[in-house]
Amino acid sequence: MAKHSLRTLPQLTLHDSQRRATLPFVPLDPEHIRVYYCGPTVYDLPHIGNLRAMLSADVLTRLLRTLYPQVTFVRNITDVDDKITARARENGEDIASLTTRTTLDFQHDTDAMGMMRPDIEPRATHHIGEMQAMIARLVASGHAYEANNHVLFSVASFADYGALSGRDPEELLAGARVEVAPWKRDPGDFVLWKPSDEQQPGWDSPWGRGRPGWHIECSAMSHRYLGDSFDIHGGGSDLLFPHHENERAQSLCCFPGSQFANYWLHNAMLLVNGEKMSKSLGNFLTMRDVLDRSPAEALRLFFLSTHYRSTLNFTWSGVEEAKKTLDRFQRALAAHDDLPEADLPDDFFAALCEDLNTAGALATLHPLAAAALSGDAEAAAQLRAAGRFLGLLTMTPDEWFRGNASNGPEENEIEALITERLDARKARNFARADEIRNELAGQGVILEDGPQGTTWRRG
RNA sequence: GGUCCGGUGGCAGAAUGGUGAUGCAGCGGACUGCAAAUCCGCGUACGUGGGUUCGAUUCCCGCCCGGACCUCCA
Repeated sequence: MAKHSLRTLPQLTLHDSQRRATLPFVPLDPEHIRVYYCGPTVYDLPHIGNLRAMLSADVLTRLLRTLYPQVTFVRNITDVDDKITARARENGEDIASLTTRTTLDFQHDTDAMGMMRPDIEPRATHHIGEMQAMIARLVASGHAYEANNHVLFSVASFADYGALSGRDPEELLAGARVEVAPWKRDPGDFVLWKPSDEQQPGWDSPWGRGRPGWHIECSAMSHRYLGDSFDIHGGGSDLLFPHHENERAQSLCCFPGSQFANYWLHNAMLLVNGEKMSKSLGNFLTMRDVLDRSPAEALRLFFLSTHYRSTLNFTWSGVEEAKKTLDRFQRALAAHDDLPEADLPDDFFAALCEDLNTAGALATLHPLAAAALSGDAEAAAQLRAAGRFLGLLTMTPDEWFRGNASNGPEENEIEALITERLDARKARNFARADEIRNELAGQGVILEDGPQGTTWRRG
């Protein structure tokens, strides 16, 4: 990956949800940056809402890797969850086969989107021992208690509870939508361990056969791979409360004196056609639904054209616009042969360093494209370097414009028709020439007559 | 009901206490047999009412609108 030259390295700023401010990023250890993101619960195909958090993490870690010598990026896979149990039952398959399949689906789709894999991708079910050890510590230190075969975290035992999400524990009761289990000491207490019946996945434990609560896995896995305190913890804004608040409470109580995550990053949610994505509204889109209709890079560019902390409204016209932008960028690259490697442009890199302002960074590419089209090879090289940094423009122009021939005419067919059309044009038989062009257009092939002859591309 | 986030031109979307990026679409022109692509030019915005200020889109308050979250299940 292209490195930015060190001469004008800008200060990276990040918006920290806990401090509610965009702040200079100060690493705990500049020699080794440690990042944790909450990954998917594997029970279905990943959808385009999932994609957003993955993409934020991808941009962040790419940027960190250019700024610091070592980055460890951990993103978990949640493979024990009651949604998984329920889905496996519906499907009539066993849990392991469901989670194995959907984990592979997730990896396949994120690979297709050009995401860099995390350095470590731990699974919850492989870390039950670490979770139990943490729970035991919390019980021993009085931060957790057993009740009705559950182990619950005692919110009252942690004075700072609510600081991350900005909630007052006293007010958590008001308006609560759910009935409070009678065995809780405090209505805000949450489950660390819960009993499993015969049908449910379970592990032996000091508290009986059971399974972990939702939040403990991330505390256990981040601790195992990143230690007591690490730099950045990220995820969707829907996880801020209760998930991240609870993770933080558990971890800080389990490891007194630690900081847990130093910066909390949360990406905003995704809408589809202006509405929340849901199966009942019929606007639920998996990554595959989109990738069937659009190049992965177009989806990627579309997502990157909105800041990660702003709500993103998915529309097909937005993806098509992104595709057109990439067409133009590729034309700009196609105007040059043998492009050299280039540094990332300063203004592009500076925008990314301002809390991952991908939209601002992308805006700097348009003047480069214009310059490249008018003959500036250095601009073309910079355009390509910047695009590739964001996982774009990874194909050659030829692959971009002429690849993906799954259901179009063959190349030799096209070439033959172009030759025939050339003869027709020479004979000034424009009716036949236009007929050929229209026929190909109907099959998704666009002809362009230029000074150097006729070229073609797939639309 | 509570907490938090946001409301920028037809659309998408940045920055910014003082000539308001960028892209798409649109319009006019060049080029072309006609297109496409490319190039040149043009237009339109800061939800609303107050306040602070010499000056606010940018800061503060109210209101309206949209969104997220408000926890063992979902």
